[in-house]
Amino acid sequence: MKKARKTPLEIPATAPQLCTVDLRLRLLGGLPFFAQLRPDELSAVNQKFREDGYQAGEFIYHAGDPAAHLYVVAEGRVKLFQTAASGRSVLLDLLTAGDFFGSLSGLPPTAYPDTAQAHTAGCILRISADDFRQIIDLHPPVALAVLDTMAHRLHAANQRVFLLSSMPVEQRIAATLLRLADKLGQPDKTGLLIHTPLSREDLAEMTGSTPESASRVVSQFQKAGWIATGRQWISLRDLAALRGLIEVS
Amino acid sequence: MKKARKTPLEIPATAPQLCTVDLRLRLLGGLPFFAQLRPDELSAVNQKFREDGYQAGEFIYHAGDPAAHLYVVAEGRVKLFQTAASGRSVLLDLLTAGDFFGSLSGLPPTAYPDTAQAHTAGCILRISADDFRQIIDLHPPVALAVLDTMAHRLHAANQRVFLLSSMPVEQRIAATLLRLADKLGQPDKTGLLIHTPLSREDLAEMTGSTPESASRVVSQFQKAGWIATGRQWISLRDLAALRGLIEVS
DNA sequence: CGAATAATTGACTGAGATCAACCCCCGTGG
DNA sequence: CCACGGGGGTTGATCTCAGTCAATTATTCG
Repeated sequence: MKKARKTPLEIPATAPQLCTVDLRLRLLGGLPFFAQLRPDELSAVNQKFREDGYQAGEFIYHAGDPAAHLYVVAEGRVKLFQTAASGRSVLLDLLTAGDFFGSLSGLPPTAYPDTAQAHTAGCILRISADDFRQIIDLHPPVALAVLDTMAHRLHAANQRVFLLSSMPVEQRIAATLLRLADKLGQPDKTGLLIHTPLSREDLAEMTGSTPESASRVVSQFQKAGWIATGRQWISLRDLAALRGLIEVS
Repeated sequence: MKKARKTPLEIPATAPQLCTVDLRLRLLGGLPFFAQLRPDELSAVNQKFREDGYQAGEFIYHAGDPAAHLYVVAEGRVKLFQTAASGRSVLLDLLTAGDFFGSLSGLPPTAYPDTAQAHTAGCILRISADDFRQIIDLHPPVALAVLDTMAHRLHAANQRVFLLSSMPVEQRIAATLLRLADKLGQPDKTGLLIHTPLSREDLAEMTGSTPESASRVVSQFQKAGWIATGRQWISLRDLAALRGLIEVS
């Protein structure tokens, strides 16, 4: 049997990661909370940021470290997670370019509640928590925008509590895939393509389950023709079916 | 057998609920995010609020209603919850005097994601989302304080995701009781007293469990002498033991 | 005092975790 | 170029926690 090339990925080649100045300005200007700043203000804000490159798997900070910085993902993927004493860990969020994380609240003696790790190679901008608070102080619209983002995340977290409390694994995974697609998905010939390395274990840690269960559910979805998966991607082929699963409940 | 009076409650009598003007000003001034306002500013803010009395069980808003107001609990308890199509509901938060809820984020065409219900009789202050945004716009420190609160809540929600994902019912209930005590508990001869009507069903909805399981776990804790419960209260007698349960995991 | 509601307790069951074997893919070095 | 080794993925068998169903007892309220 002839083996067809079947990955839908277009640009497997990834250049060595470093933020270009151009990228920085475009990125910061594109953030919802700096969108309203004038160019000169934006440039002043830009001065306050430092940048760092990360290898896949590198830690950005650990739970318990003093919370001194606010970070913005410029390129790559970052995961936030928490680890139980039992060794089991829970993936709290998977961040992509434009997302911020780290210390927002800044009542001084604070520690990061979770651990941040580069999930792929990438580049991250960093600002001190104090500097960021000053920016907010100077620009009320920024505060409002940040508030909106926080409200949105709080809602997402509550949604997850809801899923974990009241739905079986199958539906939690469907919901998680839809959420990921919503965040990271790119339209494709046959569906929404999620281009990120996502192991069964990652999926399990996102849904409060185990790699084995995640594998079973994913296989089942594949057999039904709802999704297709490969080495660094998952494609959702039948959004309606997946949505149906979680609606009916 | 002589029946001793064994409730630790001091003030079982509750007066008919209506906010006194005095209460309003003390309350608003005491809120972390208005603490930094000058008296005249505070009084102006106070003008913007309206007050409503609620009976236990009354709904303040339903999930899906257009999100027009921000609320602050003045007196009594309010619960926020979400209901699944299956009928199962999840208690997202139990609020007490000084807590706010409702619409913060204000990108206009929004709906409340959850339902708010008076859990006890009480009094609630209300301000339009627009007015609140104006206050934030005028007073950056308020924005920072609100941000802190939001960050704190986001962390609490993530903590709950963590519990639901990685701990058995027994430990989730222990953790929930500790969290409640932290928020609502008053020191007592023999421990921390949580004075609130908390049915087994409420507890189940807070922990992603069932009334039966909640009952079993509570009995077990009682037999161990770690807690004591009664009509409108739960008292935590052995915080160390409860904490131990969740630490070791 | 009796009806209604909440809590408790027990027996049964099932979703999913765990344990374990196996396979498939991919990179590496002979 | 192929054999090897290893990590992730898959699949199956078993077991357990806790959800469900049901009966009983305790409480509250009219």
